[in-house]
Amino acid sequence: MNRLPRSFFERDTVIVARELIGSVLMRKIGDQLLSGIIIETEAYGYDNDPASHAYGGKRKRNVPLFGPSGHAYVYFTYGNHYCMNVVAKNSAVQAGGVLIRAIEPIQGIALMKLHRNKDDMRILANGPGKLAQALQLTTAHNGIDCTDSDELWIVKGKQLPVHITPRIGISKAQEKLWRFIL
DNA sequence: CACCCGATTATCT
DNA sequence: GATAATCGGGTGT
Repeated sequence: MNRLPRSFFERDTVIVARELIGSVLMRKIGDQLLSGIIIETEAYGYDNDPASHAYGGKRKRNVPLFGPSGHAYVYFTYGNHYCMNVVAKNSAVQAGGVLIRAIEPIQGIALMKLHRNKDDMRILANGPGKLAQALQLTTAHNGIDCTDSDELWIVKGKQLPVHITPRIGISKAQEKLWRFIL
């Protein structure tokens, strides 16, 4: 039902990051459906982007970033947290992805509260680590094809007005305006 | 809300 | 050994 196709992700990483705002991230755990509107993203490039995990070439951790667009790249960081990206790049570049930084929960809110062990709606999924915890995403989901998965995918939403800012939480390439937020 | 800091581990561009 | 695409608890305003 209006799932975003691979062609959506096979475009410039920055464009995809911007257009993902307003789309709906879907997650199915057993028979439970969780979803939320994507309200914050960041684009990560390749050898043009020192802040990207793909910078410097293919390694064990970043393999999905070099694979087909539309697949998930889920990594572990800071010793505690998982973060989810969708691989997105045009055919001219070898790697790139979009970090999904925040969603506004729509479905499965009770289950998200359980996963997060928090009751406050406002802090359920308003950050990349929180979002991954709310949706129970781990490296087990690394590499999933979101254009063809029944546990993790993205559906088309409304095109909404978007704020553009520098990326956060990074120390390199801070000049790039590759963060998009509702 | 702002700032500070500890947690905890994979990776080191 | 240092750093990291982060979070949450503490303290102060």
